[in-house]
Amino acid sequence: MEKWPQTPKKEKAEEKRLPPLPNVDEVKQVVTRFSPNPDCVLHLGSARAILLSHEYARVYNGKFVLRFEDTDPKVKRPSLEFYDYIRQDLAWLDCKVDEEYIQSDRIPIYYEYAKRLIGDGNAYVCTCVPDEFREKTVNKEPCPCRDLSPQEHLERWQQMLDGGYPEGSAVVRVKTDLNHPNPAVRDWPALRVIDSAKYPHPRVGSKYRVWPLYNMAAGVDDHLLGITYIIRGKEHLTNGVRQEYLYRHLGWEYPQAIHYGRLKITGAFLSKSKIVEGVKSGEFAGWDDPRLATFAALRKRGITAEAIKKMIVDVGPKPADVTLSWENLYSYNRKILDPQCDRYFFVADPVKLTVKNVPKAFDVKLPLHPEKPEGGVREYTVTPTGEEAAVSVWIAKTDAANMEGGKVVRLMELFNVKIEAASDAAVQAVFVSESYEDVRKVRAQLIHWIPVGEEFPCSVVMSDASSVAGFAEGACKKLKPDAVVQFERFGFVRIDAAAEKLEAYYAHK
RNA sequence: GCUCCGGUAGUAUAGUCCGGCCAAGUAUAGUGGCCUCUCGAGUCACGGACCCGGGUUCGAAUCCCGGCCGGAGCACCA
Repeated sequence: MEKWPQTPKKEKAEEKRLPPLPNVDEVKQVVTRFSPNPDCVLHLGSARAILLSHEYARVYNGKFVLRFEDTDPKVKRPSLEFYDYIRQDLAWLDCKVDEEYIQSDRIPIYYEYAKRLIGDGNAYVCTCVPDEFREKTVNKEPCPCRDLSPQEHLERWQQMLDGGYPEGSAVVRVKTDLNHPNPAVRDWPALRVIDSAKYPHPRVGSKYRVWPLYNMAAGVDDHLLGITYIIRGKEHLTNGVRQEYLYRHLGWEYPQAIHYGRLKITGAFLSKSKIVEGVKSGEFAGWDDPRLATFAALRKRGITAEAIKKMIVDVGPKPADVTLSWENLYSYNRKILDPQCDRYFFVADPVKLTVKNVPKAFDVKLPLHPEKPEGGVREYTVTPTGEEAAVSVWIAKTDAANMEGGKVVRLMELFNVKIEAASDAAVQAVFVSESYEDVRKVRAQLIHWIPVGEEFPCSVVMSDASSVAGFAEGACKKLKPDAVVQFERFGFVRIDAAAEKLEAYYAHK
């Protein structure tokens, strides 16, 4: 150990890393898991769970497990479509799944442990009505079922499995300390009866009447699957306490748990029920409606998985709640997009600008990327026609609105013009000069343009789901879906479709 | 009500465990300059924070006590 390390000054641009996992030397291998209920698509609210779990597994050369927690066919009923959506989202996030499990395939395993717990007197079948049970435990008193013999409870258990108890009339409880200061942990419910004919499970149908609750299923699985680090939201804090009783009964050692705070993003609602409701009612166009913070929507808008990951790693696993702003995400994304995206002109709400007295034809070469001159160009020729030697180009309505007689503006990379007359419908101008230097010192406005005849219809869906119609330049005809480009002076967009016309989704400035 | 967890600039984060290098670093957002044939990027500068009150100490963002504020759990949900 160096007593006086020559601590160098902190490097400024140092990449932020995750804090080290506690007690890593005590485990053979780091195994983490992400365990969603497939009752909705994934959204930014799950990003911490996914990316932290996956990232820690990678950093320590461990394993990352995906486990579908689909043990509630009634209240939070899973739906078949979401299993695959979730797999796709993880793949998109570049989170490779080393092992996958589905709890609805593992019901007999939970039964086995339930039986063992009951037989050992560590769990019991409670037939009390919930209110009466609650009344007892709040006062630290056992319910009438608790002290019956294990033998009797085994018989009740068999009856539960055989259909002898209708839904709601019996529940298996794991024994805890009735004096535990937190009433919420006292003799928690582990398995319950669900009318499987009425509420068939989307995967296994009506095969099971008895379903494990979260703490039973997750608790058993975390041990059986060798999970060494549970990384989950702090709303699970008391579940950890509850599960420790289960582990003690079974002679297991509870994994290490890291509880992070809730992640929100300003203005976005990250409530699964609202998302599902809104999509089903048609309020949202789909799971990828740009107003949603689902991964599907972010992907559609050209937000990169890399940006999301970087942001989550920067935020880290601390237990404080965080409310991120979209600007923050955009900034991460912009850093990734800016160096790699080609530039094109997109004219929103086009207005025709006619320039007179153009002395000659101009061949223009517009670089695809300002910092990469070798990266290629878009080429256009503008040729004056008619007695007035006129050239017509499309410009954005917002630019046209800024024009007034006498004002000099530069059509980027083309030439300078002086405005003669401007209205919402058309702008008249006259050629002034070609050189950029001429107008640079007077700081003339630089505007983008598309030659009339070179336009390609394009609509951009904005982040509030509104749509902006306009023209993209002709070179955009060769763009393929999924390309992310920057429409200069407009923002980054992801091309969603490119056939008769271009359809794009707006990412951010 | 009971139990638990948090609180550093607009937002997020570093530092808190092991008090001094923190008159608090970084990112983003804001403002201004430079640069640039994008209102983009880059670059330089500026403004901006330790929830409050006591205590311990030569010294507290960091330790102790009290308070305030925020969040979560208290489901036969996950």
